[in-house]
Amino acid sequence: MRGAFVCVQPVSRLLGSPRAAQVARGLFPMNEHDTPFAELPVEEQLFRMRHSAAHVLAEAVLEMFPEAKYAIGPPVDNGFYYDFDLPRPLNPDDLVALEARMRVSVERNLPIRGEQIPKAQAREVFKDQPYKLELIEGITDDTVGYFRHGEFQDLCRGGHTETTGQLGAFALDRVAGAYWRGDEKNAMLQRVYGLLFPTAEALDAYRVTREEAEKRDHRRLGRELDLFHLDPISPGSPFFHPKGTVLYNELTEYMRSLYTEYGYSEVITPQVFSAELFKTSGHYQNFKDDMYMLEIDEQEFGLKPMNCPGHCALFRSGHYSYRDLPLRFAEFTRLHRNERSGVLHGMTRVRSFSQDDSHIYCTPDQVEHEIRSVFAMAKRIYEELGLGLPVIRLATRPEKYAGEIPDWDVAEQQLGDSVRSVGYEYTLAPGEGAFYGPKVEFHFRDAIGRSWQLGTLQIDVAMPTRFGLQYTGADGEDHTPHMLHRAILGSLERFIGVYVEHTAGHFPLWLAPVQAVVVPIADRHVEYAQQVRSMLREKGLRVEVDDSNERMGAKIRRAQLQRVPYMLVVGDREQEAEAAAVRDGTGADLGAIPVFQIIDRMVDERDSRAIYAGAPHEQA
RNA sequence: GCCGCUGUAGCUCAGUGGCAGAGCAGCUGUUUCGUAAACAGCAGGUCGUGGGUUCAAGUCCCACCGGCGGCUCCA
Repeated sequence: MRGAFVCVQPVSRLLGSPRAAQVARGLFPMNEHDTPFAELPVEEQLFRMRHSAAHVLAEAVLEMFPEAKYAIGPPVDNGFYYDFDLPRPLNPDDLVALEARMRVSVERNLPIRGEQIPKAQAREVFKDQPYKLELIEGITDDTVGYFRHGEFQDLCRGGHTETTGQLGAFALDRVAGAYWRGDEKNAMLQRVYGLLFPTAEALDAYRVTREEAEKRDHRRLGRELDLFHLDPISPGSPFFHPKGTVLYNELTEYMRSLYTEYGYSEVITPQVFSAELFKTSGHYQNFKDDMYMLEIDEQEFGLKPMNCPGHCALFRSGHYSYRDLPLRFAEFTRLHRNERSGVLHGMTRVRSFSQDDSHIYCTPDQVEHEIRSVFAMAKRIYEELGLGLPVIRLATRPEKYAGEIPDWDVAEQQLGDSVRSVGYEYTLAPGEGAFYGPKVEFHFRDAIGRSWQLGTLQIDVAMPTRFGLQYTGADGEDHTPHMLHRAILGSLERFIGVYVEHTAGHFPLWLAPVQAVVVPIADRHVEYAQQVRSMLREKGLRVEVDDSNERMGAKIRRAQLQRVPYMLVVGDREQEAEAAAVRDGTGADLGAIPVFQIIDRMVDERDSRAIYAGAPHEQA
């Protein structure tokens, strides 16, 4: 009955919420004020407050700019937004004025009323509003939802408070650009974002949380912890400092150790390939503009933007039988993509990166087992790194695809079944698959809640055929192998970025760039401190001595701020007892411990890859 | 790539057309200290880059480059 799905929400913002299910099922009664607002579930109340606030914002904007064209304005997970086509850009002062105008509407406590009206009537009401007219034409029903309060009227499917006085605590946050209907071929509108929470306290709490999250921003911590930096001399290409390189190498070694266990074979393929390779794979046709292309001896070459074509070329160079399969090629070499300037973001979206990448070639009846093995490996790795559960998406066949539809259908089914079989849930991302096959995506959030894809598992329904890959089956005939793509950390760069924010820089001991700092109390203890350092270094522990001309308190503070897991304080008493006074990264004083026991403890903690357990002990 | 904002010392920032500043970090010296910041001094700048307006530009205008927040994209 309700076709007027006008206040469209981006799917990503709705994932998992009960409201999402309601919206999907179209369960909105038009007579939505049957149940008193105060008796609605809290989540429904908040949704309605945010939705109504969007209307009140649009009312204020139309008052400030009578010629404004308004588009859509849904609630989102921290408030609401509304998109406008305006005669000039909005500035921060405008937001102040708009917010004040919104509060007038709240003060007036106007009733918000909705009804279904015939399309013809709606066309008349919104005759000067091209975006609304376009929306009306997209609605298949004979009637559309129409809401109003005071002088303001909007095309809307509903979900509102009873009056404008029920909005809770809100504040206009920022203005940003957004394409009409999310299509970059369309006009760029101005999107005004607002924050909205049930109470002023909740709004303040949200702001405090956001400020705290900024302290964990990997771009900030990367500098403060001396891990990496980005330089305009090569935009989007990180410089890994010595400490960041330790992280990078430890993560790589961790994956290598698992490769031995899970039967992967590491390979190294070229950085530069003839364009012919990418034409065969299909990447040239799909991504040429985002590749670094070179002309050498009048021939076209390109820096590899991914490893799959190279691995297919490697497979093709060999003569494999079914007895050799599954063949799991793994590679860590660097990849380059000329990403559009606007998408670069710290370490999480870069132009130069490395993946824990692998391509698995197998027989048809091995596919299921290989998929499960990848899931098991991913689950284990995320657990061992203390990341918790990923949000999983299943991305299906896009408009531009290679291969045959029946193969796509089978592959999508296989991936979906396998996610469920390991007890994970997923959300569907229709049309978001790779051009060569459907993909499962493993997403994790950064400090301010942005979701990033780390791992992925993809079934390739195109490349083995395009490359003419063959193996000899038990029947003596040639067969085309099945092919999986997978990465678990994803790009090392993005992983490190997200992981820095997840841990706030408190890495597990095995990843900590400096695992202990020895703090001599006075100059006369420096020599002993160096002995302690030597003893730990003999066991491969990364240890420094802070022999700077500072008081002990300052050295402790510096080590704490650098997130060093252990501080080993040595003075007369410790030197006498061949011990050190141990303080851990949480700030806890573990007392004097003999050096050999400290070594045992640290080696155990390192080799077991224990995750950092302590609550971060932060100071401003 | 698009919309908006932004760029002053290593970092955080002040400087609203008239002599480029502060704190922290750094360096030097003094201090030799018991669990989150000792004290003093010194040094540090083509105000992102290039044009323009002006007697005079860090400040106003234009372009480009980088960054930030979104949008789009993400093999």
